[in-house]
Amino acid sequence: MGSLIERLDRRIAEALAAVTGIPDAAAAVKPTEDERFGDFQANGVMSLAKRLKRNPRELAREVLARLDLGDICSRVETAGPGFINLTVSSRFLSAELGALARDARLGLDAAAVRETIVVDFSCPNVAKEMHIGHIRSTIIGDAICRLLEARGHDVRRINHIGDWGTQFGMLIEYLRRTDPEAVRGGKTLAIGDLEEFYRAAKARFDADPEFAEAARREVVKLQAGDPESVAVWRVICDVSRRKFEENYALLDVRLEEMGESFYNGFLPEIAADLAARGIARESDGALCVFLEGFGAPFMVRKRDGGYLYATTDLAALKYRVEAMGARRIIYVTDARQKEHFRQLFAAARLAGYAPEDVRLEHAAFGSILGADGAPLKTRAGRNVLLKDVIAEAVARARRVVAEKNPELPAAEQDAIARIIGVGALKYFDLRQNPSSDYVFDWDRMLALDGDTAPYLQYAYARVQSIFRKGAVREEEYAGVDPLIDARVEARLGLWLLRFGETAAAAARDCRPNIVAGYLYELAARFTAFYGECPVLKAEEPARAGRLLLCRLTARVLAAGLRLLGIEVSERM
RNA sequence: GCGCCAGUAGCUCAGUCCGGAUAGAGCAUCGGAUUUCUAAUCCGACGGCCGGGUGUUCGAAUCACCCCUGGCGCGCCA
Repeated sequence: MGSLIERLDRRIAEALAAVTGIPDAAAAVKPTEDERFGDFQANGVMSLAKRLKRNPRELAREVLARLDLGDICSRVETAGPGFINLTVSSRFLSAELGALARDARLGLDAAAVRETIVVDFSCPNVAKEMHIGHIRSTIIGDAICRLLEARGHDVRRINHIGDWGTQFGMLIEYLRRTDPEAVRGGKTLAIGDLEEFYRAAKARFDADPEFAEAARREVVKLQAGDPESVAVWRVICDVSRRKFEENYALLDVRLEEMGESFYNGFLPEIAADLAARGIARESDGALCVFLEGFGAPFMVRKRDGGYLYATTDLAALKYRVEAMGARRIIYVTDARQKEHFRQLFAAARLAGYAPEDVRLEHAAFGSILGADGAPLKTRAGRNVLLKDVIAEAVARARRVVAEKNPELPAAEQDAIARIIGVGALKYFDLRQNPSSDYVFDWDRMLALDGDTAPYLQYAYARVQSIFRKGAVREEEYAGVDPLIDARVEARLGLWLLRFGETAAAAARDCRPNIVAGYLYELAARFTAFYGECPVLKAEEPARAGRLLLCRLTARVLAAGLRLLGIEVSERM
C-alpha cells in the first residue's frame, strides 16, 4: 500500500499527469513545516508550471479540480505561488492508526526485492586493543545492518579485521621469546593487555637489531605457511578475538569474521589477472592501476613483490560479489579513506569485478574530537580504550539511577544503568549525520533532558508506567480506531504513521541519524500529548483510543531504538 | 601543488544529494506550569547578513563559478 506520503503523491501525480499530459510529473509531496499549511504539501505544480511556461497558481487550481482526496483529507487547497496544501481528516487518521496497531511491522515494510548486502564494519587490528577509533564504525555499522535487516535483506556483517601483515613477524617473534610455553601449548597466555604487548614488541624491534632481523625472518616464514609460525599467529589472533568479543558483547553487536588473511591466497591471482588484461601495468617496479581523474595510481603490488591493502580490498570485493552474491557492499570507515575507496570502486568497475548494478558505497564517518577540537586522546596522549569508554558510560548512568530511583533493588539499578549508559553512548554518535565530526561530551551524552537516549528511554518508561498503573488489559484498547480530538493527538498520530518510511529512508541512505531524529520528535510529541491528555482517567471511548496511542508510541519507540541497537527499560 | 570535507543562533548540531512559504532543534539564559498516569517533564521568550561575493531562478542554506578560513588526504603503511 505504501506510506501515506506515497499514496498522496501518487494520487496527485495522477491528477498532474491528467491535466498536463506529462506522465512522469512529480507531485513532490512533503510534510509541511508550518501547521497553518495543513499536514502535507505538494510542491510539484510549481516546477512543472515552469517547464510548461504556465501560471503555477492557475495550474494548481486545475489540478485541484481533478483531485478527489475526500477519503483522506478534510481540506485540500491551493496556496501561495502554487502549493497544494493537504489536511488529513481525523476520521482517516483514526482508521490508519487502528490499522497500524494491527500491523506487526508497524508500517516498516520489507523491501520489494530481498538482496544480499555486505556491510564491512568495525575492523579492529589483531594484537591491538579496540579503542575510541573503532566505536563509530562498530556502532554505525551495526545500526546500518539492523536497518537493512529490518527491510528484509540478507545482511552479511563482515568484520574485515587486520590479521595479516608485516607487523606479525615482530609479534610472533616477541611472543616466542617472552612466553615460549604459550607458543608450544597455547593453554595459558601472558598477554593481558594487548596494547602493552604490541608496544613492548615494537620497542624491542626498534632497539634490538638481532630481534628485528629475527622478526623479519618470521614474516617470511609466516607468509610461506610455516606450521609453527602459523600456529603462533593463530594464538595471537585468538587472544585478540576474545578481547574483541568482550567489547561486542557489551555493545550487543554481532559480526562475522573474515579478516585480511582470508584473502591472502587470492592476491597473486588478482595481480596477475590485472596485469594480464592490461588493467594494471608496471611503474618503477610496482604494479599499478592508473585511473583517470586520480592523482596517484592504485598500487596493487610493491616493488619488492609484497601486496598492499588495495590488493586485499580488491580481492575481498571480488569475493563478495562473486562468491557471496552481494548486490550492495557498504564500507563503514573513516572519512579520511574516501579517496582510497573511490579508487577501489573505480578499479573494481574497470576490472569488471563489480558489475554496474552492484552498488558500492563508502559510508564515511567523521572524527570524534575532544573538548579542545583535536581528535580525542587520553591525557597521556594515548588512544582511549573502547572498554573504558563503555565502563565509564555505565558507571555514570549508574550514579544517576541511584540518585533518581534509590528504592529500586541494586541488581535492577545495575541492569538499568547498563541499558542507559550503553544507549547514551550509542545514541550520542548515531544522532548526528555520520559524515560530520563531533565533540565528545559525557555530560551532554548522559543528560536527562534534550536529544539524548535517556530522554527517549524515559518516554518509553513513562508509557509503560501508564499500563502498569492502570493494570490495563489488552482487550481494553486492542482493535479500536482511536478517537482523534485534540491537536496533540493528531500530531502524535501523524508522526506514528511515518515510522516505516523513515526507517526505509535511513536504510536506503545508510543514515541512522534519520531514525534518531524521528524518535526524538516522536518522544517530544508523546510528552506533549501526555501532558495535555489524561489517559487512564479519560472517559470512554477516548480512553481506549488514548491507550492505543500510548501502546503504539511504546512499540515504535522500542522498535526504533532497536534499529539503532539501543535497548529500553520498563522502569528507570 | 593537486584533491576531498567542513563553515548555519553564545555552544553542539539538523536541514544541502532531489531548490519552495517567515531557516529548525537541543543546550545555555530568562519567564511560567506540579493536590493529576514517573518533573529524568511540559509551555513560552530571547537569540541568525546560513563564511564572503557573483550568477541561474517566480523562488537559493540547498544549484554554478570565484574567494576566505579550518580540517584531512595524496606510489611502495592500513
